[in-house]
Amino acid sequence: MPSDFANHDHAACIARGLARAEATCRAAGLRLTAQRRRVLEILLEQHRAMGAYEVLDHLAREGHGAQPPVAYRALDFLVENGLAHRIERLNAFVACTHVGDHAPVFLICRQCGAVAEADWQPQKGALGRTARAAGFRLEQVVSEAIGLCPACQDAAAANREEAK
Amino acid sequence: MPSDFANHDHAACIARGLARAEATCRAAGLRLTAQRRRVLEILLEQHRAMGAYEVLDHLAREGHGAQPPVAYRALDFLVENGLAHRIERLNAFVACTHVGDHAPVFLICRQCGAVAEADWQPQKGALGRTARAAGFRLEQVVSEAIGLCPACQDAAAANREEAK
DNA sequence: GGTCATATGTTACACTATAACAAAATGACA
DNA sequence: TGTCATTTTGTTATAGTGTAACATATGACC
Repeated sequence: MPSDFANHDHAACIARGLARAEATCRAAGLRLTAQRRRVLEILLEQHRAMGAYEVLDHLAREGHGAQPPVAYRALDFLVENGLAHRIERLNAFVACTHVGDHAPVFLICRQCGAVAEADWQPQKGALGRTARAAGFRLEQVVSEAIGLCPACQDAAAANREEAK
Repeated sequence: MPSDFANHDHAACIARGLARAEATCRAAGLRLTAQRRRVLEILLEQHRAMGAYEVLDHLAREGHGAQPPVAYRALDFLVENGLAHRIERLNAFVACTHVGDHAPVFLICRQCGAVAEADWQPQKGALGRTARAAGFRLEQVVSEAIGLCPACQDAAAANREEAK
């Protein structure tokens, strides 16, 4: 299920994500090891929010180490370097689909669990003004929005129709 | 440490919070039992984000039930009814300092852990536009901002000064 | 090749949260 | 007031999430 709520060329989307990660790491002198790369690839393939233990299952089946730290380390690396995000609300991780520093907003469908990532500029809007008024120095903002994705809205509408 | 980054009459602040909770529950036909009331009071007294087990410790010392569900049930009740919020990023809870339905933004100091709650209208700004463009129906938005509170900015500045 | 830093493998455990069911308290209402 | 249904509380047990700590291996650099 595509988490951006729309069809897309998934193979290309995975390839693009990996290529971007390689470029980022090369530029920053980071080591995108086989394991880290594989974890990112798993997130890209599934294209949804995955728990650490779920990622670990994939790794274990493929003969990598099967203990929790293996998954957490790779995920932490990806998150620290902006290649993935952690979604607190779900205790889960998603591959990042944007570039560079940004304030992610996750649109989480409460029905099907799909997650889309959008970005915005909190500093410029009401939130930035509020923070400045409080004397707070914003460093990082993450927003998590719960609601219904287009597909689940349609499904809900269809159900209501049927019930008549 | 006041979580709104400013001094205030803390006793009055607790009393106000409890009074508001009582009014809310009376109006909605909810039962603010002794335990639920006490948990809210603990959150108000501490005036910071507290873990469920930390709240549980307080309850246990006072002779209430000492098992995790005791704390979680009371906290869930408070969160469901808008009297407290859950801060995902910290696996913690804070008493709500605002009224009625709102989209909370938590300003979390990464140094001292203080948490201030601000509100905003996500529907009206960039985030609302983004969601609408994606066809997503926003139901609930929670933002968590990490940064430095005024006091910790001052402390950091003082340290830099001292290091010279 | 030796040395250092970084990454991986592994054990063990800490922290966070919930399922399930029994017992008690509460509220509605005859 | 007594009975019943509902809600809340008490308790046990366990599931799920995340890390500390240390041993081993790998790669980068001189």
